[in-house]
Amino acid sequence: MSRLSSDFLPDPVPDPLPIGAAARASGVKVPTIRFYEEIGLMPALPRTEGNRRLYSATHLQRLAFIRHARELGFDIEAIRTLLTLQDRPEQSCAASDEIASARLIEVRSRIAALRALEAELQRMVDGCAHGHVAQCRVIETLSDHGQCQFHNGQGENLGIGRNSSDLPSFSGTMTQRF
Amino acid sequence: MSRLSSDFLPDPVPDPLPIGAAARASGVKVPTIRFYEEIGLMPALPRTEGNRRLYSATHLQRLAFIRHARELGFDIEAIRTLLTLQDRPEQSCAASDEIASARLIEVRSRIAALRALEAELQRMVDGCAHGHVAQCRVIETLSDHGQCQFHNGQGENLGIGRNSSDLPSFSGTMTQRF
DNA sequence: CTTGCTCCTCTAGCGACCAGAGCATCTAGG
DNA sequence: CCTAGATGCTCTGGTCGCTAGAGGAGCAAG
Repeated sequence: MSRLSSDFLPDPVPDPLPIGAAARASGVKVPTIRFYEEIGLMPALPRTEGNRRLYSATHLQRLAFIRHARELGFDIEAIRTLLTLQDRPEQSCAASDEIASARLIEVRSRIAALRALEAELQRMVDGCAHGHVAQCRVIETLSDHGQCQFHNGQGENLGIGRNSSDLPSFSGTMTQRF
Repeated sequence: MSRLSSDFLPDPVPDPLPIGAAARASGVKVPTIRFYEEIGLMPALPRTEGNRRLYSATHLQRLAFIRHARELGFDIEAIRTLLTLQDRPEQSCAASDEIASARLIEVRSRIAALRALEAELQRMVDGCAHGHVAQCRVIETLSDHGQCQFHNGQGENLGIGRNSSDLPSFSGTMTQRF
């Protein structure tokens, strides 16, 4: 017998899927699924005799959960917490509420920062006379080491970290930034 | 003579700085300055006899330019282009205009995406009854594999790449995300 | 001469994956 | 039964823009 569910007993689980089908079903790419297993977001999976992973409906739900959470910009650690909370439905949801609220605050300050960015970029582009570089507002603005909207001090702390990517991929073919 | 500018001749350059002082003056951190040299954003610098880098006013301007461009979210390749444009003031500024406009478009679609995010997070948090996890709107929303605002298909292409960090660091002590 | 600071190079790591090599396994058709 | 092609496996290394730390050398003041 080469399948997990016996051939004579009625299937207890409605057909576990191999990783490729699980990827198509969940919208999470194959290497990413394996990555989630590696870092422990997904459990160690049951395998076929040929060592291939099998994904049950429960696993697919978990993948969809992770995917949705990633789309909302939660980082892996937050998702780890949210998943353990999900597994214990009798607990208080204060923790998950806090995680979501924190993310909301993050997103809002990020929007505010981006709006300031937008304004300065707009000014740069509007001011460009489409002549040559010597009078270009874009280059001039960048060269100007006077103040601008955001880095009014010497860049002390805008509350902006280096690795903050707001919205993750799931975009498949896009590799270039944004 | 241990300094580049002679002691009897009048200084042709108003005192080049060592890297630490250059970092303080430009707001770019020491390892980051070295990194910029390594990747060719900064030129190979003149050194003292003791092999220490020396930064002239021109170098400091270049660092400030890079810093400001990074604050506006331009990536290294864009900055490389902008710098070569700056070095040739007689050229057309069409290229720099295009780079800035592209960035502006990026920022705007990013803001739009974040606003959708904000809305869904808000709904999640508002819906949380602060009871236990079983009825928690946060967990429920994440678990729900039906549609939400953004991933209405199966996450084909939101125009959102994986490595898109909008606003870089210069924040010094912050290492955690955002 | 020593202390303590700055500087040097080099290597490794972050987050959240993606790409590809080299091999094994499965499945459909002949 | 055999084979071709799709799919799976593990492992290594790359992405971006830095940051951290080791281990050593230079340098200015006391």
